[in-house]
Amino acid sequence: MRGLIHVVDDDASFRTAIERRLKKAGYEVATYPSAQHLLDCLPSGSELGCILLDVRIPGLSGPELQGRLSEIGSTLPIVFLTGYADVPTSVRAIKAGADDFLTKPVSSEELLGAVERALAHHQAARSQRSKLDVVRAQVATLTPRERQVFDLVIRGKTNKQVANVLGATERTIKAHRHRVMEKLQVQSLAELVSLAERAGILKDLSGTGQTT
Amino acid sequence: MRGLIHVVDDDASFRTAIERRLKKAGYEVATYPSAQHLLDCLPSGSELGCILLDVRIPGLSGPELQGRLSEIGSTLPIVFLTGYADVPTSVRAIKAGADDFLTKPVSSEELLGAVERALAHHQAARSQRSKLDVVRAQVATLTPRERQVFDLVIRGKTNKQVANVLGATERTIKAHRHRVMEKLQVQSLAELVSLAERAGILKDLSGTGQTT
DNA sequence: GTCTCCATTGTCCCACGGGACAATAGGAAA
DNA sequence: TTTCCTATTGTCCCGTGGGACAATGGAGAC
Repeated sequence: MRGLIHVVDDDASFRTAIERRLKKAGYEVATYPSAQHLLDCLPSGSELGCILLDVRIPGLSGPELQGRLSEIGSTLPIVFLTGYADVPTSVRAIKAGADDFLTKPVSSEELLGAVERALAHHQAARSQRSKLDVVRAQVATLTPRERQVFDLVIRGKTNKQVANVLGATERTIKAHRHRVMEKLQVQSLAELVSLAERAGILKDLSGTGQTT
Repeated sequence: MRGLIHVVDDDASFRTAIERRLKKAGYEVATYPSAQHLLDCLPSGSELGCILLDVRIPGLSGPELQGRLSEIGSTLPIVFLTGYADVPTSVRAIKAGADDFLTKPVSSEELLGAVERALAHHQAARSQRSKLDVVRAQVATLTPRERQVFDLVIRGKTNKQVANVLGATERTIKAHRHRVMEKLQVQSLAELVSLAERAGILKDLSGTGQTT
């Protein structure tokens, strides 16, 4: 799998060595002498890749960078690679979502295996997210009124019930509902509900029963 | 949070010491000198609890027990507690789903904090699972034919379409559909689809469009 | 001041979902 | 053998969803 590997390490000779090994394996590589350099240069974020991160680096530490990236919504998987490893640090890193935690010196087998797994994870997460984004974008095109109708319809309300709740005529709801189906490109109520369920709308339904 | 803590350690004096500390904190405790003893005695599995597990123990090792438990579908969270800790082992354990990885000697604060978190996780997972189980059980009461109808209906097929696919009259499908709604205790198609989506049915829909 | 978008409502008509009431037939269990 | 469950199909009728065709009024954009 091709991909851009971001290497963060303060040891210039180590960076060069790792870069050489990765490039030899067919990866693109970007190196950074500190966490701040990566934060400053971090380009797209949407491109397939992963971060190879040392723990002890001047300025922001590895785990601190991990937290920062998580805050700003980065989805680049992180593989720690450090010589100063202790159990609590590694456990915290993994629990915080790091993809792997390797120790120097690292065999090429270990390194490339971890990178490959991280890229695979990133790939899977990206495709998952892009599907969601498409749906969310469509939902975002709904007008406020349409969105209200949408919310009630996917909970099993009939046009009549929606009309009562929103204080409008059944005919009006029918019109909104029609536009909703159109904008979200679905042909049936079942599809509409599926879509809503997958987009994370419809978190919890308790009293959905219709009082027919 | 109350709960039953399963302590697995080959060191009898350590077991007793941990047991005392846990009981003092209000937990029920069961101790086992080996992984096999826990596997033999493991009672319900549905009761709220967690496992405190040493890594190096005679017979099955801690990680091996973790794998075994995972295979047999145990959902008890595992907190490792060991004196012989190394980074790779701890990383593997956490990635394999362990809740935490502590090192001896352990402070009461660390120990109780980890146990409490593990119990909270177990609690959350249990309630999540029990909801799913209810739904799955209901779906399991469907007859094969009803299940076929169910599968098609939640994908947005009309009675007519279902009838064509299954080679039956529209009226027949209507009857099956009625019983499906009855058995799954839903009043609307929307609820039926929601239920299916949450039960993990409806994994992937590609061509759901109706060819009306 | 038009133009566009949003919200609103109407009528006519048809297809689809669903309840009521009823019945036949085969297979499995008691 | 009798009984229960499952699968099957029918008719009648109504409520609801949805397409076609049409129109009004307000708000913000150009």
